[in-house]
Amino acid sequence: MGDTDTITVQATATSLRIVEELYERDGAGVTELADAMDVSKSAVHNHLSTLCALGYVTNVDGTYELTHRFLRIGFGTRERNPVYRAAQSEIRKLARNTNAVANLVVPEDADAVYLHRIGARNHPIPVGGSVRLHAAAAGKAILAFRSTDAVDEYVERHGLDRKTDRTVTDPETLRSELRSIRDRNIAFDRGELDANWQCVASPIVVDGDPVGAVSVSGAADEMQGKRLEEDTAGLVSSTAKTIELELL
Amino acid sequence: MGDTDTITVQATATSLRIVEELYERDGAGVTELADAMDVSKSAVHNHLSTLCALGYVTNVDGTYELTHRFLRIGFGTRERNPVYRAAQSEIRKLARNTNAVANLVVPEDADAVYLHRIGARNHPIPVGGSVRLHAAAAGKAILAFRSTDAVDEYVERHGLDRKTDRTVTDPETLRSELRSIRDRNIAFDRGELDANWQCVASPIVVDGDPVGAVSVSGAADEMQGKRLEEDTAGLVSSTAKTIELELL
DNA sequence: ACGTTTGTTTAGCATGAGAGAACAGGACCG
DNA sequence: CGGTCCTGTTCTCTCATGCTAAACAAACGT
Repeated sequence: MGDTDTITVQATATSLRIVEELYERDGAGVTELADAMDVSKSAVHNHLSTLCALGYVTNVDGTYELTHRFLRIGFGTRERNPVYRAAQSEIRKLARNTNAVANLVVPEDADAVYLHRIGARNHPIPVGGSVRLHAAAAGKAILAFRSTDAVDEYVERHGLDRKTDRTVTDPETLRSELRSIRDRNIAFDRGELDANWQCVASPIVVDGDPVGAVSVSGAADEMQGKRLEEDTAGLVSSTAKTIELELL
Repeated sequence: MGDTDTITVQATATSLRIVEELYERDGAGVTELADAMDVSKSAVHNHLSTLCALGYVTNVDGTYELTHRFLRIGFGTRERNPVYRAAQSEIRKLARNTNAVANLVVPEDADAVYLHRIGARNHPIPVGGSVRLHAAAAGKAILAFRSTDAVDEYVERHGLDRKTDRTVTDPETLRSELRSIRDRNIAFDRGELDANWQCVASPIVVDGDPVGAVSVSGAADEMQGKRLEEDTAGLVSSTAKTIELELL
C-alpha cells in the first residue's frame, strides 16, 4: 500500500504544530511561539492569520487562543459514532450502579480512545485522549477479540511500550492474557497504565469485530475488595452485552 | 492593527477545508474530495497523508475519516475555561429544576458559542456550535452588557443577518431591546433563531464584563404559559448570579 | 523620554505545494 | 478467466508560495 502517512505538506504540519502549541500553552503570542518552535516570527504570524481567518484561532486582547471549533468537530464526530450513540445512556447507568467512573473506549488504529466518561475524577487519560491498546484494560479487551495475525502485526509494528512497571511488555505474556480475557469477556488493569489506578473492562463485539469496550475505573484504594470487584465485573460485562444487542 | 485575518498560507486553508469536507461527509475517498473541492487528486492525497501522519485523520479500510483528536482539543480547551468550570454543575441543576434544556453560552468574537448543554433534544445549534450574538437570547444578553461603542462596532462590522422572520435586524430595535435586557437581566427569544424554538437567557457578568450567559430553551409548544415563563426566567437569572459569585 | 519588547509589514529567494499523467491494484461483469 | 472500470498511489516538473531576514510600528515599563 505504500507509506501513505508521510508529511508532504510542510505548511499544514507547522500550522497544526502551532495549534498544539497553543493548546498546551493555553494561548500565546507570536514571539513566544516563534521562539518555542524555531520558526521565524513572520511565518508564525502568517499561520496565525490564516488560522484566524478560518475560525480555528482567535485573537483575544493580544494573545492568540484556540476557538471552540474543535469542540464542535469533536462533538459532531462523536455524535455520529454508532457505538457512542448506543452506549451513552448505558454508561450513565453503569456509573450510577457502580458508583464509580465509567468509560466508553473505541479503537483507533493502535490506540484506545476514551470517547465518553461519567463520573470523572482525575482519570489519567482525558476524554478524547488515547493510550496504546495493550496498556489499558479496555484496550486489552479490544485486542483480545482481534485476530491473532492482527495482534502479531500490532506487536511488531508498534511494540509494547511501558507506562508503569506493571505494564505488560512481553508479547507472550500479552498473548496468554488475551486468551483468558477472551474466555471470560473481562479484562483487568491493576496499575498497568497509571501506578495507582485500577480498571475493569469488557469488550463490545459486533459481528466478531471488537468495536469498543466498556470500563469502570477507580483509584487503587477505592477499587479493593474481592466482592466489589466481582460485582463491578459483572455489571461491566452485562453493560457491554446490552450495548452489543443495541448495535445489531 | 492591519488586517491580521488574511489567508496567506494556502496549504493550511486547503488542509482544513479537507477536514471540514471530511466532517460533513462523515468520511470520504481521495477522488470524491478532489472532485468536490476542485483540486487535483495528488494534492488531496498529499494533504490526507500529512493529516494522517499528524494524527488528525485516519484511513479505516479505504475511506479517510477524522480521528477523535478534535474531541481531545475541544474538551481540553473547554475544561480550561473558567466560566465553564464554574457553570457546569449549576447548568445541570438548572436543567433539573426547569425540566428543560439548559445551556451555557460564551462569546467568541461576534458569535455566541454553545459551550455546554444538559437535556439536549434537537436544539437548533449543536454543542460547540455558534450563532451571531444578536440572533439568540443568550447572545443578546451578552451584547446588552457590552459598551454601546462595542455594540455599534458589532453592528457596523458584521451587520444583523436574519435567521427567521422574527430575528431583530434593525439596529435601533436592537439597541432598545438591549436596554430593557440590561434593566431586567433577562433576554427572551421567541423564534428569532429558529421558528419553533423559544429561549430565556441571563448574562454572566464579571467585573462589568459579560463573559457568558445561561439559557433555557424549548420547543415553542413546550415553553408556553406565563407562569412557567416567569418561573424559568427567575431560575435562569439566579443561576447566572450563582455562577457570577463563583467567578469572583 | 528612552530602551525594550511586542506584533506587523515588506522584499526576495529557494522551496515545496500542486497539476497532470502514468502506474498499480481491486471489484465487477461478461 | 481476460477485459473494463473504478479506485488510490506515485512520478516529474513548474511556478507559485511559504519562509527568512530585516525594517517598521506600537505598546509597554522604568
